[in-house]
Amino acid sequence: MIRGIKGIKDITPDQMPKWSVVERTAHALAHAFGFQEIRIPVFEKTELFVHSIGGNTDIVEKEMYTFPDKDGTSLTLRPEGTAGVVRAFIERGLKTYQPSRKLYYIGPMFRHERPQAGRLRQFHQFGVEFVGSSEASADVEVITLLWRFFSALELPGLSLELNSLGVLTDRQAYKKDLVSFLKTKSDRLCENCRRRLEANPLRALDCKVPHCREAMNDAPHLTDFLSPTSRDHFDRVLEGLQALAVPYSMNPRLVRGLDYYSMTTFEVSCSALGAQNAIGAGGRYNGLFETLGGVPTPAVGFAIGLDRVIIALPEAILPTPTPWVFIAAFGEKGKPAGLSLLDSLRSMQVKADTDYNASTLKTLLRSADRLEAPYVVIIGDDEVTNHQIILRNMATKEQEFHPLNTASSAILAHLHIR
RNA sequence: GUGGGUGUAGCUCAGUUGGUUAGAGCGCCGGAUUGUGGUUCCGGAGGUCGCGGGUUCAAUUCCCGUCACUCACCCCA
Repeated sequence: MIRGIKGIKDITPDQMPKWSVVERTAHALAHAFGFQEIRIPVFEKTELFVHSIGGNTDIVEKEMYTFPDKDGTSLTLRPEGTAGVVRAFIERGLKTYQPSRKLYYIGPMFRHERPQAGRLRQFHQFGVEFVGSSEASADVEVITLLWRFFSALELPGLSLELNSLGVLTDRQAYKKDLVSFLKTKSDRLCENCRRRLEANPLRALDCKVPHCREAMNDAPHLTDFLSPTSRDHFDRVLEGLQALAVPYSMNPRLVRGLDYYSMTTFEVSCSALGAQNAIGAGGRYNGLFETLGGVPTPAVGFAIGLDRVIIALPEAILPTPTPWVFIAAFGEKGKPAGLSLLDSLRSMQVKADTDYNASTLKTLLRSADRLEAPYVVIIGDDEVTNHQIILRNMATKEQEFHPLNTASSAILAHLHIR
């Protein structure tokens, strides 16, 4: 047997109702907020991700699916969506159409990680990018959309955390202070954090090792190092969220794992999930366009892990299935009559189906039962001779007769009454 | 990449303190007369006990390795 690839799952038909609800909600809300859909390729030149995400991040260092093209150029399956959107934006000159542009995407991303509950090698994200505005209102809008999406899906146990990373000079000042603080605690830090001290001291802030967290308790806060303009921007974001009643809490330790973030960052976690409980996150990335060779353009966005949303999605949110009819046609005359009724119902956009492997009334009804058909049309030779069909309600066992020539419209009316 | 748990029928799992034909529930197939499903009753099919090696008179059971699944670390959405 040839198996699928580790960490890559099929979304089977029984799971599709959940995915449909989630994707419909994403499209509807994004449109309501004025975002337009963009579809970008699932693979790009490797350098795009190296330059945007950052060469010393875990994603780039050990998680990318990278392979050579026939001519030797290094290609990579996208590990996230922002890089591709920004690349398309710059390359296609999307900026020339409007002063600001709001885009969203839905699709698979790829990261070679060890699979775990809520973590797959092919996973799906819904993300938005608000490009061309440095106003705090843009941050507020993006965060609000993020929150409204989860609210619409009635996910339990959510919390939204915010932080500001400031601009580069803010972070540099902070880093100095943090490093000297960490050095005083270095004997109490885990090995990992001691290594981070050199490479990426900010990451030590959200270390999960308990004694490390404790040592970090009185660490300096990045928000205390914000320049007046950074501080002012962040305050406006908070005010804006309060005005729209989006509940949040401050987390001075919230750090993003991608290099392109600056200023506002945020993360939504869901207690209904396991260890991988970050369900949506994002932030501002004012420097990324320049990094990728575009004109400096402010932007803010988020990405939501849809596979995690599906795990946390309550059953109650699923719509009740639309009523339909099973056609139980048998006998020399009944079968062709049933097939033509099947076709006319379908051409009226009424869901109708049958079982070609069943040929007696008994087996047909059993199939109907297994398919959970709410209604069955019984049509055998006797019915054809009498120019009628039997419409059976499977739950109540009630049966009524309808003329054969007007059967499809009678059935249509019947289904709609429900 | 590191660690833990698990691998027995299509599914969920029991079991063999090492010993003849390895079990249950659910599902599946057939039957309980003629054109009425789900319930009930009766019968039936289906397993190289993940794979390879070792110990042993004997291994599905013990040991080693390996692979797969899974959870956690790490990281992230």
